[in-house]
Amino acid sequence: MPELPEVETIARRLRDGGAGEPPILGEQIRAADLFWERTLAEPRPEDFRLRLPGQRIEQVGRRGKFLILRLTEDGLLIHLRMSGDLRVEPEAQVLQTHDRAVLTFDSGLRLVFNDPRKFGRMWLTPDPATVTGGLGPEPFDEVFTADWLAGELAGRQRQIKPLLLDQGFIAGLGNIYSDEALHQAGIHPLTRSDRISTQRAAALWAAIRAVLEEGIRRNGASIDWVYRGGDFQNHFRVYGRTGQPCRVCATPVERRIIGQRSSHYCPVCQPEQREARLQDE
DNA sequence: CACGAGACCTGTTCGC
DNA sequence: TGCGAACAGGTCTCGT
Repeated sequence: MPELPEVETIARRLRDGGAGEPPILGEQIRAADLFWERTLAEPRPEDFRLRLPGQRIEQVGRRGKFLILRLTEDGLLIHLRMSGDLRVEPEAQVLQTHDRAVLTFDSGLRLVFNDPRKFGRMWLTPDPATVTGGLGPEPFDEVFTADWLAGELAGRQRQIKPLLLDQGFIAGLGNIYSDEALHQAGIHPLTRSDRISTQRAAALWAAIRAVLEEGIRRNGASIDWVYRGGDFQNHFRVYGRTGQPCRVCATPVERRIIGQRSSHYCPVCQPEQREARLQDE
């Protein structure tokens, strides 16, 4: 489900409260429950239930699409994958159908991890870097520059769309924001990374930051019944707009499967092999 | 190294 | 109305 802007929105809500929910920063855990054991990547379920009580939530952060709760002794990392969601509510509430894990606090509040498709994962570890160590740079980190991006693109021969989805390359982009960024930068999703000019790599760098910033500003995207509160879905340029007019040139948006994922693009604004042709001429 | 297929899961929507 | 196919914001592993 969520990509960087949605996870960032959730992190801020957990930290500061919002959308009708109180913050959980500073809460002390009284009990930890797990209803679907595969939701826990590590450690073993017994250790999860034994180690959490007594720990306090001292920081709420994000790295890529990982939500990171810094606890007294451990870090709790949560990845929502396709259908995960988090709720903060009074412990007296009735649990819902796909609730997979619950942290109950001394205050009487609880944090619930709901995940219909069961793809989501949690890690409880003293060293979160062991989980996030393979991630590429944060899009808003100073090390992520246009020059860095141009150099990395030139150093590989990958289709640009799957490359943007590779979390080891850049952390946080998913199917929505990579389609949106490629459209804004005028790059066809199948373009080989080393055929992208330095100038257009700079445009892609700017587009990545721009679409992520807009996503965060709009509190993420809310599609179907999953995830709530966001507004970015009403401003998609190409994602999910197959057959509808491109907002720039009115050409119908096309869709095709690239790297097992659907890609949405404008065939006019994002011509296939554009950079290759420029180089050949 | 790059890429495709299949797996992991449940729910909704679409076409006949 | 029924029923199977296609599809969904993600990531991992395996084979070529």
